[in-house]
Amino acid sequence: MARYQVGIRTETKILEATRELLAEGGLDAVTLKAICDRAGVQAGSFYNIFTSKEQAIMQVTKEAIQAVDPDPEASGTETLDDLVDAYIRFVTDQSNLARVYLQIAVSSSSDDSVARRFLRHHVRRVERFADALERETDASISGETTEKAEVLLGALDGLAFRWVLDRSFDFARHANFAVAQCRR
Amino acid sequence: MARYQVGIRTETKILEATRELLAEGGLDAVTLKAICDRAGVQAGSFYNIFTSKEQAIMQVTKEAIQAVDPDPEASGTETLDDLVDAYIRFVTDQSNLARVYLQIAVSSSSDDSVARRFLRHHVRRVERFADALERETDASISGETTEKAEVLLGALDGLAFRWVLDRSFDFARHANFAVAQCRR
DNA sequence: CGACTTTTTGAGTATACACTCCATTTTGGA
DNA sequence: TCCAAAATGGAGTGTATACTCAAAAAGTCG
Repeated sequence: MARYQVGIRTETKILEATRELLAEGGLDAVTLKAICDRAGVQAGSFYNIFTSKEQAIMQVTKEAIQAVDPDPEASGTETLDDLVDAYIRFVTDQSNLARVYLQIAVSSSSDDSVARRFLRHHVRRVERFADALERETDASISGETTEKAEVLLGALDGLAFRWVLDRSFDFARHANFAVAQCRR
Repeated sequence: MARYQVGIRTETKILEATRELLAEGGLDAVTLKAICDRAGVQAGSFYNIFTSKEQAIMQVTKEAIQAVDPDPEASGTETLDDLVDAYIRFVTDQSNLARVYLQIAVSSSSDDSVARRFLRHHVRRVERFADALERETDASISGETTEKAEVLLGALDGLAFRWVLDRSFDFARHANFAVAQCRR
């Protein structure tokens, strides 16, 4: 049978609560009790919808990953600046989600499937960056372009990492500097 | 009064066990039981020496941080390649400790003192890299050099991050590529 | 040896956690 | 209006965790 409206609303409330908790306190803050309290729901209701806590977290995490690469439609036409700006905006505007993004990626030792998801996402990202680079320089596809893209993305991630430690760090300026250096 | 030898040996065994567990399975693998089992010691002995589990972990973590920047004596004379090679060796040879290094840095939201320690460490590292860069180019100290060093270190951290996700990633090659690009 | 101190033991405590169960209530289509 | 399916409440389960404590053992030194 089709799901009832009230169940769908509950699912939404739970996902919202999970998203907020992740953003506020990272993975450790996301306990079942915390989720249920914030969503105004009991454990039984949670497990009527999700099979595990992990499932809810994964669902929210997927959003975070997708948020890093917005507008997948534009893939193939966007400039390098578009891509970098999108990442800068993700880090500065959705700062806590950005921390979750890094946190989950690093602590993925416990769950290989998460690591694999991140890796796939990263590879796609490198491709988009490499494409944009080639379009810019009118050069032919070469191994060096991919390498350049890999290093640029590494720098962006590393600088985001730096920014998590110290929010007064000027992420945007350094990110743009990295791009300029990449172009040389 | 002076400590008995046996107590000092126990402390060493506990720290060794903690170090091994951190390296093998990351933060999650370091439970009190795991530490005590491996060290061949009971919980009471642990708490006779350390006031908390965190204290033992912190002590080991300090070592990991220091291992990233070897030979602090040479500070002021080493080349950029020396510094980068040291980091490459740290990541590839002490791979699991490298993961802990990243893991702790990102999850330091729960403990500000850890974040501050990492930040201080990072700032010192940037200075050493910037110094080496200046010595290389015979240029005067400028803001751009610091910025370059910050981006290069970001790239190295980001590539290490990448390597944690996929150990078949050629970290050394990309790290050297990043340095080459930095020199241009 | 004998007095004193340090260390060790290991059962025990308190707590937090993810998850289950099922009687009860609510929903929405026929 | 009826009723089967869906959703809910909330007490309960099992397990893992960090940490404690008092008594016993072992080390140190005159």
